[in-house]
Amino acid sequence: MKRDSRLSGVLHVLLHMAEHRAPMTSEQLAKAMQTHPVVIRRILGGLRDGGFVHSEKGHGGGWTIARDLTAITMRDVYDAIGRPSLMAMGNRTEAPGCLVEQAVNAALDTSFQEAEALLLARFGDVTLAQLAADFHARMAARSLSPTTQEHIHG
Amino acid sequence: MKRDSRLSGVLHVLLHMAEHRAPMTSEQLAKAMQTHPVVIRRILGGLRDGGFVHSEKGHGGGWTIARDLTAITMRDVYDAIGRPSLMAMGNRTEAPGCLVEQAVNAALDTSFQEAEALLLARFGDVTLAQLAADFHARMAARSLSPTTQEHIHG
DNA sequence: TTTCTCGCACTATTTGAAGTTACATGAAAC
DNA sequence: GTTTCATGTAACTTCAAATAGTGCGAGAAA
Repeated sequence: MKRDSRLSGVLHVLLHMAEHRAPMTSEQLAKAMQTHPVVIRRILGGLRDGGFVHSEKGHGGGWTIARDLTAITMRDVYDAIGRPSLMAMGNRTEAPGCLVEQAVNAALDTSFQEAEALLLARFGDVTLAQLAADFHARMAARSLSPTTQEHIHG
Repeated sequence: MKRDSRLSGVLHVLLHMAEHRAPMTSEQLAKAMQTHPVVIRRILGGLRDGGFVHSEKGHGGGWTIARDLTAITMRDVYDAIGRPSLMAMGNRTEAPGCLVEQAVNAALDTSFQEAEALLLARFGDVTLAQLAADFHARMAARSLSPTTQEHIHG
């Protein structure tokens, strides 16, 4: 089963934006993410509606982060992209008449719900500021002159 | 993201087999699962290799459960079908050069690993015998004459 | 008024699971 | 032994969902 990488992608984009002071265009972000500008606009669209980022048209326009990084958790981002399902598995039939299947579904659902709850709680614990700090730590570890290092792909 | 229903499907098949004393053919099971016999053979193939079910060719052949239901957990079944990924989300790039992405991956991985561990532990707690008991309880709840009830689909 | 940028509807492509066919293998019935 | 029933497995074919891409409209700055 193929895994959804949207959450990973959005977080990545947000941190790149955070490193930039000026607005970044969809095209710049697309280059960093090795994808298409429209894809960037799509995933950032949800975040704009949630008030986490701001977009501006025309010359000098682009995307900026609208809140302090300490005020955005991974959970917020997850919610903003539409709460895609976290579990890769589901039930064969959602409302089965077969009692055997009902028993199976009940057992699986219990486990999945527990795991989802744990995951969401963990997401709520991590802010973008923490991720940015981790990034800076990695930067410092890689080189003693981080300002001359390239953190954009390629 | 579409969810994998193989685990749900296999458990369903196994419980139907358990209700039957005699071997069940792929065709019978396929009818109960509303699918194709070859699909049944495919999903049961892994369980056969794991020693959980036995298959016999020719007249009177078919599939039987090879162990006591108390000795098979959902975790065993999960392992037998090849441990498909449990989480619907993954990282955009597995071994990124981008330090931003490394920081994101690290944070997500931690959460996902915790959730997976919890899920697997829960799977290990549930035996097929428990699922069968739950099924019988549902059967009793639906009707006072369970032996005349049809538990097969349709 | 030209250029740059996002917004959005629409189309195209890719991908992976599920379904299907075909045929070989083995076991019991007759 | 030959027929029938059943699994084993390797293709091949759909089919649906996710993603990528195109085209054009709208708004803002140069």
